[in-house]
Amino acid sequence: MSKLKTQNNKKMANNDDLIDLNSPRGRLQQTAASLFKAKGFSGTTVRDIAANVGIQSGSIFHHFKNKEQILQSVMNDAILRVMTSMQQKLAETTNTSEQLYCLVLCELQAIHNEKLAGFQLLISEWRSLNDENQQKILKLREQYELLWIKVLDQAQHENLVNVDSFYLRGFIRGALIETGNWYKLDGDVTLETLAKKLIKSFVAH
Amino acid sequence: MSKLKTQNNKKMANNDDLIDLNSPRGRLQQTAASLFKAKGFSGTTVRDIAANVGIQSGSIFHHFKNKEQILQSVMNDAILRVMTSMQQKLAETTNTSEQLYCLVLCELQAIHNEKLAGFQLLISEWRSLNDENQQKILKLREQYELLWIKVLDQAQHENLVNVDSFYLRGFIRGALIETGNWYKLDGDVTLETLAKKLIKSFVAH
Amino acid sequence: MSKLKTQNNKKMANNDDLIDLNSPRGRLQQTAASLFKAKGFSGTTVRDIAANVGIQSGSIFHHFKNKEQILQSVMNDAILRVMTSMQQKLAETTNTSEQLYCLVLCELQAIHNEKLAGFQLLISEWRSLNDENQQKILKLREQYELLWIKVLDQAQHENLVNVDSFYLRGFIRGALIETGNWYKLDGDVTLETLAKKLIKSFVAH
Amino acid sequence: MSKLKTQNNKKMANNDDLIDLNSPRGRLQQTAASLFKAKGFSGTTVRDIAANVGIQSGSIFHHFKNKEQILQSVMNDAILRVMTSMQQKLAETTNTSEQLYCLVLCELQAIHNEKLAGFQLLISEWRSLNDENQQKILKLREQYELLWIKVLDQAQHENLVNVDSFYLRGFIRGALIETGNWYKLDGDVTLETLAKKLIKSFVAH
DNA sequence: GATGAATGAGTCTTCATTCAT
DNA sequence: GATGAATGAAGACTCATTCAT
Repeated sequence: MSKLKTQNNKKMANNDDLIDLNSPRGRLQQTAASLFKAKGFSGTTVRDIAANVGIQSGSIFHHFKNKEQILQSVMNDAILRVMTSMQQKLAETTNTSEQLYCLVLCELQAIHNEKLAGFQLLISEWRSLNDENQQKILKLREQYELLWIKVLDQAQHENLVNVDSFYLRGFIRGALIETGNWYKLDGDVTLETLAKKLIKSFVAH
Repeated sequence: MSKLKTQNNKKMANNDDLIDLNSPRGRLQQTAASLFKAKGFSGTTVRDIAANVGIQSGSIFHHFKNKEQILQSVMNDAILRVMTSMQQKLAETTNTSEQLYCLVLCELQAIHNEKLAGFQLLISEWRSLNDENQQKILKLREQYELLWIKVLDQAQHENLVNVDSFYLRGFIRGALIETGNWYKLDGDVTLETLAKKLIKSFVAH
Repeated sequence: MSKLKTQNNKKMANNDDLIDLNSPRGRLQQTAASLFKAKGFSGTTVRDIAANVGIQSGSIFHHFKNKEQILQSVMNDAILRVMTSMQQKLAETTNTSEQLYCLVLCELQAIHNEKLAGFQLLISEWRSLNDENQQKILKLREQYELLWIKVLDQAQHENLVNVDSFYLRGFIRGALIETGNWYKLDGDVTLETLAKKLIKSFVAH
Repeated sequence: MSKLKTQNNKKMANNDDLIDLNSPRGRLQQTAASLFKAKGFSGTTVRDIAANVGIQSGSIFHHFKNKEQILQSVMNDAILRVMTSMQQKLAETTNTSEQLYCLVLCELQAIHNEKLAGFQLLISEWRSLNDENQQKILKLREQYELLWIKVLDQAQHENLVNVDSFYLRGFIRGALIETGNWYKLDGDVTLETLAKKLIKSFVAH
């Protein structure tokens, strides 16, 4: 009631908030994310995106001021969604092992969820953002990484893991992100199984 | 002994063999690798490369038939060099733990060696190759991965690790590759230390 | 009658149909045809064409997917226009001599009509088309040649000419096309006179 | 005996004289002519020519000062050779009909003789010469055309033909040149037969 | 005479972006 | 909001030509 969001009715929604995926802007963003993931940012043309959405390329610029802003928005959205769902899940248990499993599984789901194509882009297309946009996203990433560090610090304290959180998180991040390049969600091995394998490798022996 | 023709007079050296890094072609390749790593394949222009080597952009095509072939050559070279040094090191011990450490360290060195910029590209710019070139490189990558799998299988057999080699290698690969994005070779933590941390995280608990 | 959609909203008009010469695409085509005729296909740059039309070179590719397609379109258009007018004229008489004169005159007009620069290109720039485009144009050319063969066959039957239609047509085609290189529409000798001279040379002695 | 050719021992043979086809320069010229005929002047690269001769592209410029001079030389050579053989043949008879047949056959042979690929280029690649070179070749062409005009004038005088020599020659030139695009030296119809068909079409009824 | 690496101007083409309708 | 024609800068690549060896 007190905090009036005066900035809300802009022509072009700022991308600090989640976008309705069913809005035109949302569909555009979603489509762009998939294409960026499949063909890379610079391998995807504005026309590609427009064609996949079913509009003209010129119309895109009513929704985003330029191509890079689409990427920024995609990343922003992805990280916010993952953080939100992660925090919800984390709140469901106080057991550190379970929390760790939860983090791993959430990140894996983010990486392999077609609807959330943006998450992998955070790393693979990081360089496609200019400095300013990198800074914007960086702040969110830091918040996100804090979730991990907290749990890992606690795990270390409980002797579940035996390596500095900073480095361990680095290793785990890499291990998870890279699954996007080789793990295929097809047969026996579900994401849950994959998460457990990862945990088994890194933690708690 | 007298008239040894060591230098085949091919028009354009094929890139199945290692290139002399001090030859014009070698310097070109080296420079391109660094730029690809820093700015991405499609973010690097042929003029960029030429300017950094100190030649005209047109001259590049005297050495490589097109831009993509430079990338392919870079990757080819990187993987051959790493495999060679890895095999040498592996041969120095029969102790599985030591062999594992050796693999990790070698790969880390490959990733962080400025002179070997191509190794990371194997993953980050995989998509920039066309199908044909992907197949060519894939064969080498499979040989390379075999080195890992053999050692990991043995480690599993000795109960040093407790996860399928295929998955474990996937995790380790990701963990190592990603260090390229966050680890900086500056102070206390040397590559050797980093390797040990990784081993400590994943193995032998 | 009310909402007649005469203008299909295709992305890029296919060039199987005649183009409105006053449309942007039409002017582009016309200009290109003149330049191709004057300087050859490969001697004409895309920038030449653009400059002569008064647009930027990049804009050309809004209308044609590449340079060769302009040539193909030019040829397509030229042959369709000539066939149309030829068929109309042919229908006006049943006298074989007159029909022959009509064919000769029509082709001469096509060759020397500035507005129809494409006709000569059918022969002089045939080689500039790739196989696929050659086949497309070839079908039209065969229809066109059929018009000639029919009349020549009849002329032979009436003893107006005394050489196989196939060969005779070959000779006449060459004789007419080559006038483009030496005949100048200036003074006494009109196209009609020229046509009569040709007829007089080849026919009806 | 009086007119000493002081200009003969230049480094780079001038191309007003016939070249020995077995000299390096001669083979180069011959090869270039074939390629120009097959792929057009601008469609043929200097490297193409060099590769076909079995030398490096740079070496070409020891024989010709630039690409265009090769074409000029090819044309020069072709027309000189044709004129020479034509004059020899013409001298063998005083019968006008026979002389006409001789001209037609000689030109046909020139057009279809693989070894004399340059003759067709006189027309198809005329435009590829700059003004200066066009003038040089033009003088030879005029001499060559004079051979025709003389015979045609005589034929007209004898009532063998009934159209101005200038126009008739234009028609015949076109008819003959164009055979290069459709006549194939394969089956029943020899060049002699073809020549007779042409004569039958145009002359002497 | 020959080589072949290097040049550098020039080619076609792409593509994010703009803007009048 | 949407369109789609137009822009114009930039991209990869080509090629005749030069020149030191």
